[in-house]
Amino acid sequence: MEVLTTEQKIINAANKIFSLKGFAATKTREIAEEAGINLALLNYYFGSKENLFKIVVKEKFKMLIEVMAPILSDTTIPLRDKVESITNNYTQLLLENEELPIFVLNEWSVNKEMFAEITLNARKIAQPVIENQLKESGLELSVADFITNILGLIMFPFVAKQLIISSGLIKEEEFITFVTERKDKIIAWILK
Amino acid sequence: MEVLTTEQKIINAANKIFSLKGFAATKTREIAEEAGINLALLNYYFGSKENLFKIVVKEKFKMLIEVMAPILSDTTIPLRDKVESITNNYTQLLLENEELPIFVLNEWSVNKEMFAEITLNARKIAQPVIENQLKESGLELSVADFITNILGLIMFPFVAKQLIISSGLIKEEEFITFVTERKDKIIAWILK
DNA sequence: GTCTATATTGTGATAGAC
DNA sequence: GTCTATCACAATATAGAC
Repeated sequence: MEVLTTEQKIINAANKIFSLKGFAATKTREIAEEAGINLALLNYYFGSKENLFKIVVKEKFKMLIEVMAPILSDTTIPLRDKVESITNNYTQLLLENEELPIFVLNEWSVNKEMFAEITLNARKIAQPVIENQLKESGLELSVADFITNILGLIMFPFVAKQLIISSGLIKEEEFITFVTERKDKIIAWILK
Repeated sequence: MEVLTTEQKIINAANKIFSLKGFAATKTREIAEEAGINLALLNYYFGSKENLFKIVVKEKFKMLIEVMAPILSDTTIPLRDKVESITNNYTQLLLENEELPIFVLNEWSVNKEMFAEITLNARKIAQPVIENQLKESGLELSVADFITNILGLIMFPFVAKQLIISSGLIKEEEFITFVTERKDKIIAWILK
């Protein structure tokens, strides 16, 4: 039985509510209630709703980046294996955090200023490595297209989940099977 | 010089602000100001912020669906041509409404209840047609994967635009070229 | 560190004159 | 149909006791 600090309880609750509702629709009272703490403590620890939000978003964002960056920039991993492990890792991560991609992408587009400070030197390290590997494997694909296609094929089902389900293309209870079975196919689609 | 009715001015302003900020972050006063009308008129014409939002979202949503549905369900168009015209039409639509996909997909996932009434019999009509054409063309692809892949490959660059740009994968001013050049590639990727 | 109570400002909505 | 003025309350934030 783990004992959480008040600070951690607030972070956990904020994580949940912000992800579910977005920044503007989330009330600090709701976070306090979810965390089982007094509203005043939220401001005592984090100063403001906006500051708490930034912390949560950065954490979520880090989750997304950390799946890709180290794998992509590793020169010893063959391209095929990179696609495979990114696909597997992301699918797993997203199944455990279904609201993660739409939350991050939306808040990013609505709230550009907040993300200005988050920079990606990850890309700078990975780009030449991938460029090389794409050339070697004979795939006529730019790095931008390669990344966009992998992420798009993996993440889009989660981003568009409600659309896919209410259209009846697949049923709610089939969703896990749907994205799980896509994993192997994605590797084939990307690598032709 | 076109003269707009007050009602239309409000719709246009609401379209713009809601798309930019989402439902919760949008203030009715801001819509009124953007429309150049009095705040009270917003409620006079539309009753409530929520009702106005529903109208806007349904309109946006219709834009997205109308691009696909008639093409997909047409039995006389070969699969190859369907992919081509959907790719072209969507890319054009999204270039003119860059915020459209993230807005619709996010509001849909955050605000499921609001969309409950919007049903898709479009899918019911298109599904058997596409299923048949996929089989005939020898592509081992389910309808769900086919739709998900087309939409993902076309829409994801717009959904993840901020991520792609701040990573430095492509520059802001290269974005139009990037998605335009993807059009031809997408046809090849989908049809193997 | 944690609480109660309250200050202060938003913000959606409406009453009622014109 | 359109405006001004205002209500009613929701929500962030803080002061100050314990």
